[in-house]
Amino acid sequence: MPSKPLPPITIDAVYAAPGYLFRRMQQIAVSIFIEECKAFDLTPVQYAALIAIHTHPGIDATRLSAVIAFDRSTLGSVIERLQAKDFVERKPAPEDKRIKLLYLTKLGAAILREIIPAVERAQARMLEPLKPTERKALMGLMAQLVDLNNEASRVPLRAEDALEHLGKGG
Amino acid sequence: MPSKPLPPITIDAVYAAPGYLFRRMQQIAVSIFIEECKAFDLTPVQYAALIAIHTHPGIDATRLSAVIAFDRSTLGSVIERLQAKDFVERKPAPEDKRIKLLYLTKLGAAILREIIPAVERAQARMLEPLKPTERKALMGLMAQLVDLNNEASRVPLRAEDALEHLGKGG
DNA sequence: AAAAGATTGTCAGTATGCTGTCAATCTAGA
DNA sequence: TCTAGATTGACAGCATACTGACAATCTTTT
Repeated sequence: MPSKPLPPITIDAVYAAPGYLFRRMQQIAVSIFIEECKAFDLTPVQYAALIAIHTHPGIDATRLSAVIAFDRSTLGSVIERLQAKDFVERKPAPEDKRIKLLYLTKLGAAILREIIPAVERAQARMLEPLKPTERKALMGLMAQLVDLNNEASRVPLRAEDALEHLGKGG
Repeated sequence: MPSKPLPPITIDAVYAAPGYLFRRMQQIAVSIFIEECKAFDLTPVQYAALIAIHTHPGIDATRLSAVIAFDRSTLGSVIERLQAKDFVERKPAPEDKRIKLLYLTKLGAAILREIIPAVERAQARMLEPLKPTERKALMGLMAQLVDLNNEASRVPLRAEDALEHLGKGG
């Protein structure tokens, strides 16, 4: 009985692999986002942070990192940059000296309103090459896969759990 | 005639957005890859580089960056790390003093053979939560989307063009 | 052959993204 | 209460990713 042949070691196998396609698509998505939003000088991550702070004013950095599935260590520098641009401010929490609460500044809220159309354009452009039916199918499968794989990457808290203490979460 | 209402500014809109799902899935994919391949201490990008050099021995860094859709600037340090691990060696090109040709070392080729099963496991795990039909559908749509969006992110050369001078490309 | 232009690898600079560690602080248990 | 454990934000260190610049070198044009 012959042993099962090894798959050929070839770059073409990489091109069809899920990991390659996810990496490449992420690359493309960021590139399109930056292009559409270049007038605002905001990265995708900074945008996500602004939205999350807008949705949950007074959130702290640890919970924010859970809400946008973003590494806690890196988030510090992201917030610093948003602070430097005067989009975000941090206030000490009265009942816990370790925590700094995050709020949008007036400028941050204004930028958020203005950037939304550009972000919508970027999101649309990412899927533009597909037919409408295919777009829906892809987004459905991606949402499902991300949700079911949520535990696979180290995110300290599930978003819902992270928000329990903030009163209502959504 | 009332104007079309703005979409609500809310983190939930982000969760359903293509850009967020692509970023999150890439995060998950890398995490799974690292976990399955931790015995080999190879990152996804380093793995892709090894495969590409194996497929195209004597490739130079610029063409390699096109083949794996990888930024040319970053590639230098990736190769350095592969060289430090003695997986790759660089030889000067006799006919062009600017170019350094890339080859796998014996060790690099051996590692590549050994790591393949772990990589296969990783790739399988990424899609595991989906049903077989859904996996095929998702990979089909992703391959299509990445292909049609190829120009959207700055890759200096298309892979096929990059390989013309190397004789046969695949 | 000389000038103009393109290519190659490298570097500086910025921004994620991750692991691991740490001091300050808060909380729960003995 | 006192202390063991957990949490928070900060940091160090590594590895992508990208822009833009540069000297060395090669190619094309004149």
